[in-house]
Amino acid sequence: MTTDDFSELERRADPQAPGAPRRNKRGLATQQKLLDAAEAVFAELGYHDASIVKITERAGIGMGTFYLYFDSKRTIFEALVIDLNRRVRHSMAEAMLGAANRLEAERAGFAGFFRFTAEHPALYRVVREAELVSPEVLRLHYSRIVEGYVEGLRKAQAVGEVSDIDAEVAAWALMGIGEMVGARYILWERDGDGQRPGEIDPTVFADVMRFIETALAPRPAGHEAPGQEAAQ
Amino acid sequence: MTTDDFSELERRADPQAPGAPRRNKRGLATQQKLLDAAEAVFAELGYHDASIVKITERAGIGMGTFYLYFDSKRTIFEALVIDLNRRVRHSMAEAMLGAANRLEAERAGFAGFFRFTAEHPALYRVVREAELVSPEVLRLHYSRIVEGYVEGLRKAQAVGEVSDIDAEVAAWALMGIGEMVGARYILWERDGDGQRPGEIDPTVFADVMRFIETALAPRPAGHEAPGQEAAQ
Amino acid sequence: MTTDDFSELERRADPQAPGAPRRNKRGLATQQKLLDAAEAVFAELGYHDASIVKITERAGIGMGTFYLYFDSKRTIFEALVIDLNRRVRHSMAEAMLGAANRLEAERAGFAGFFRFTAEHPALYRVVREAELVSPEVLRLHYSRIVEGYVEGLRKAQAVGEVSDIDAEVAAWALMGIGEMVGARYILWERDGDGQRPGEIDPTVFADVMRFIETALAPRPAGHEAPGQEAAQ
Amino acid sequence: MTTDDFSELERRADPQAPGAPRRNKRGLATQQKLLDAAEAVFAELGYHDASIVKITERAGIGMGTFYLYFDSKRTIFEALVIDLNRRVRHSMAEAMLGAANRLEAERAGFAGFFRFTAEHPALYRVVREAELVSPEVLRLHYSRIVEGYVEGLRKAQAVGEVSDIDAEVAAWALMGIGEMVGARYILWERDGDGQRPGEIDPTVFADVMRFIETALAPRPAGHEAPGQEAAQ
DNA sequence: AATGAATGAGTATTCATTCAT
DNA sequence: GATGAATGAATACTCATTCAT
Repeated sequence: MTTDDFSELERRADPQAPGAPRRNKRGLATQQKLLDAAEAVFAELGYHDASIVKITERAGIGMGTFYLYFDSKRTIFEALVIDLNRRVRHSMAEAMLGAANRLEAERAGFAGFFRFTAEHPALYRVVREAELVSPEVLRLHYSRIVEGYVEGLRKAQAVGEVSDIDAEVAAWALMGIGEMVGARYILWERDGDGQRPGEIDPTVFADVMRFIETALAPRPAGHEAPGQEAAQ
Repeated sequence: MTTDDFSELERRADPQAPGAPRRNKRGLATQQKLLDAAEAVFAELGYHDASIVKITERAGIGMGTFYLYFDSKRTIFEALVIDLNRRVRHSMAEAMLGAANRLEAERAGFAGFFRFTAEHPALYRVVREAELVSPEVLRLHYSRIVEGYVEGLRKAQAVGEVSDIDAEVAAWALMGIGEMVGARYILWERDGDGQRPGEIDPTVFADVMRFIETALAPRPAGHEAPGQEAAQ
Repeated sequence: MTTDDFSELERRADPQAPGAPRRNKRGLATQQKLLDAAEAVFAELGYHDASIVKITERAGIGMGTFYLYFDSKRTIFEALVIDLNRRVRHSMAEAMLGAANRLEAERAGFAGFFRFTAEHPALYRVVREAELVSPEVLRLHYSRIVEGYVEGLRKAQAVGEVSDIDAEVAAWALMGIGEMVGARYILWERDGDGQRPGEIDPTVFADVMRFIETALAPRPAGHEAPGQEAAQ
Repeated sequence: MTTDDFSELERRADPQAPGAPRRNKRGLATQQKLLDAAEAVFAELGYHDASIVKITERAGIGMGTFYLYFDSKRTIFEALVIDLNRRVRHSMAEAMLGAANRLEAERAGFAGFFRFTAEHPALYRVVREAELVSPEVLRLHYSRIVEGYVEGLRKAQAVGEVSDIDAEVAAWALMGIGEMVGARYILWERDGDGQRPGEIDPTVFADVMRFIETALAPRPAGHEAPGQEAAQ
């Protein structure tokens, strides 16, 4: 399973974890300002070129104050990844509410993911660099999303809406598609002019979904998926 | 198309480009030693923690010598990405030689990609960080591989071995699957003990190929791919 | 005129310029320690062999602190030239206070200049090298002093104490004499034994002043300066 | 006196000194190419930014060849100063040939000096930096020229063409005037547009000569130089 | 709680000089 | 004699982190 042990990581990054200093309203606001600033600065400059001063300046607070809220540059980076991860999953889950079936849910989930990608380019950039800065938090990020996919796929398989493919492998494949397509067709699309990336092209979205849905579609009776016999 | 203009980038990184100093046998050996050392050091430490001294020490040459062969740290990084890209594509192409049909070719190509991933973990790590260090070379890397996929898909479509899905979008999806699955099931698998990652688990490989082949399979007559009508 | 535009240069080098960080008492002391150390180190080693570490060590502060006060090695060099220039002009002006006439003022001014040269050998050495490091600040230095001479000469001409020679050309000539004589008879005199250079030899001083005063003396009626007719 | 001991210095810098490797015609040509290149490069970049490679490239010879002709960067610098010094003195001496009297000779000498300054900006720049690079060669340069002045002044004094001022002090004053005026009115004049500096403005030249000639003029009988009595 | 002055470890890059060819 | 590849010492500058206020 992908549960691994991320608890220590999450505790360190969670400002409200037991043991963490209790903040009042103002303190919480400062913390949020720091996370927001970090999102912007890390996205723009990357982990190494981002500096604590730049983050605190952007947050409009004093440099020393930073260390009242985060232990280190790496800590706020991890907290940011975890925060973005929470939000992207929320965005996907929300989009999927009320989907009538797996097919609709799939579409809605990907749409939610792409929308978040467009609105928060930091997610992609920060996750990219996470491999080097904090491999653990990177794995946490992907694992959390994959867990959601797996759960959805398993439920759909139970009611025959998805083929009997290994749910976990399929989930990682979906994760890969989502990230690569998001990068290629949303983030890089307008990169040249420095504009904020916009929505994904609807035709591309349709093609991607067709690819995915075909891959997952339950095999019509009497039709074997290609390569089935050889592989297993 | 994905042709973009990478020529300037390639010229700068190509030690044999016209205009670059002509090397004799020994010079070429030194250059290769540097690239090999860079592969190891960048993979182990990442771009920022890698230092020129560490690279030259590993290459067994003097520090100043580095600058006789590469203009800067960034230049050797780009050269390394381009070199790895060339080799991974070679590895894939070689594996595909003699494939009887698209299906076999697909399998062989992915197998080649996964084998290279296992043998050269640097590829993944270096490409990850490239997003921040040199976005251009990152795009070059992905684009080059995608071009290969697109060409293969188009040929297969022409003979009815692959559905009429948009070849380019499908190619980016394949790229995403390959990278994510390679990371998850090859590189992270043995990460804890620092061992050199091994082969991909055959079962996982079979599942991945099934996923891909189903997605690309030509639709049996009379069967519409799901979601087709709505999307287009 | 020699007014040129040195304002930008002076603003950059002026630690109290508007826009520069406001320093408290301690900060100002640190800044002064840096300038003093720079004076000593630049004078001893020259611009290129002086290093930031040597300067900060001499100032008794941490290396990084340097960059809180000056943007770069070149900046502190320029600030030092401007500071020394201010002080040498102050030294000259002070000496000239209470001079009864141009003749006395001239003597006093040169005496002030020579005294400063003896007490601050850095002035000469730093100015010498400035030609290569920052030509602008070199011109500023000379121009500022020359401006003072010009003003004095013009006033003296108005009351008939100085001949009608072009004040500006005469001023540059005086500048040249002062610098060369100061170097030759003060700085080089004891150079061998590394001792701090002392006062100028009174006889030499008398000869120099006689040279200058003769050159500037108003022509007695009926006597043409030699070469007058031919040249103009 | 100003004889000091420059013999060792001259021997080291003199490529034809006994003990130096005997050169054939080709070797001498290479040596001259190096000196010419050094003049250009040092003048343009200053001692520190000039590099051996730049000099040898400009001379059109291989880098290693440099060390067959000069022991070090400093050595060629000193040789260059000595060479320029020889040439500027030659230029002055030549100009003075056939001067009818001290006055004419003085004019001619300064004209020769200014002409050389305009044609060889390297002289000024190289001499400026020499203070830091090789104080000995700097003193040699000035001393040699001053010796010439002293000799001339003494001869003129003997025939009553120059006042009884101390010849040596006067000579250093003249040296200072020549250098400062040359810098100000020749080299800096066109500095902005990077053009090769031209001739000195004839009016300025006339003013300078009037200043000098007045300073040196024999006192008309019955007229004491101002400040004479007080000073001595 | 908030601040920001002070610190010094860490690193890319240059270049005079050597020496094998 | 001529060459130029190889070397490594030397240095300006950045920035995460501490701590006195």
